[in-house]
Amino acid sequence: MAEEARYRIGEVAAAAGVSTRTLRYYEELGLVSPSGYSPGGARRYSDTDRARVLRIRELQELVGFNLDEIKTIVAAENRLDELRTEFAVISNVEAGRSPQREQELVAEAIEINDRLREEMKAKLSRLETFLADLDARAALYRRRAKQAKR
Amino acid sequence: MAEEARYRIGEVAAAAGVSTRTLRYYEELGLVSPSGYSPGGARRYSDTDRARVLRIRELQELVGFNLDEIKTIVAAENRLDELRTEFAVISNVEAGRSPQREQELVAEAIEINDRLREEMKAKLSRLETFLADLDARAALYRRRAKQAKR
DNA sequence: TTCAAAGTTAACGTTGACGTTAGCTTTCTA
DNA sequence: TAGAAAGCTAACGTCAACGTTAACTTTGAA
Repeated sequence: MAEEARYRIGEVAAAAGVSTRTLRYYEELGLVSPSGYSPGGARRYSDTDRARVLRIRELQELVGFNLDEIKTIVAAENRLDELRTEFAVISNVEAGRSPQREQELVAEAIEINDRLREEMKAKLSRLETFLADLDARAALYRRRAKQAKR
Repeated sequence: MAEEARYRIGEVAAAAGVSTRTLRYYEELGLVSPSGYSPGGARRYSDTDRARVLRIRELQELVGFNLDEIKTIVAAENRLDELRTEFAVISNVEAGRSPQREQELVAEAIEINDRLREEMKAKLSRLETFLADLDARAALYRRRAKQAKR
């Protein structure tokens, strides 16, 4: 049961806060492609596609990765998603065909995920320190403001 | 008592993990300038200069600001530092000359600092959510790995 | 004192991440 | 069923943040 691809490129772009050009650029780089097309050849995105775009933006904006690093991450996730879809289509027993491939992909996903988590933890603690410094600075400034007022 | 400017550009660059070109570029943009020069005209950075470079890198790499945004922040901080230095040089009473200027600068610093703190808090909580998602994903993958092994 | 290493200015080059424009086609809504 | 709005491809443009090169000078250890 293929998920229906109903969003137009402009809708997904608006939802993600980017331009349509950006989505075509992501596609060019192999980051996300629409899972369908209209009869006339216009891109149609599914909910999964849309979610992937949002994830890319999160990795880019919040985490600060470049599109190349992001590609590594989402590529692994996408391969895993595809495998899951396959499993859903052909029967579970029939799917037993490639248990090794699944193990490989899951192992890969775990590795990438773990690396990412470590980086995020590190970044988080650095950010906490940074915020604490800001708070200290804030207190300092306010003392100085009081001092200056007299 | 002016702080001595002893670091060569290469040393500061190494400490900050950037190239010397980058430091000259920052200078070109008005972000940080060495507070001294050798007799022959070579840049000499003080500890304060060095700290400013490190702060710029932190704002850039950790927080994700661009050099223009960073300039706004460090410019305000630097103005305040200069004022403090002035106060240290001319006597505290004599310094009473411009209490209004100090109040303005401190108010400005407080405003910028507060904005920055709010942004950081928001970013921090988004990052926490992101990390929680990663953790959930990790658990999921590990369950799936176990499943696949049987 | 020498001389390799480091620094200087000035200018042009590069790269990632899109923006913009042109010319044409599809979609949708009134 | 018009026609404005949205999409399509292809190609060139832009901008920040440096990298690189050239031609020359200063520094500092041997």
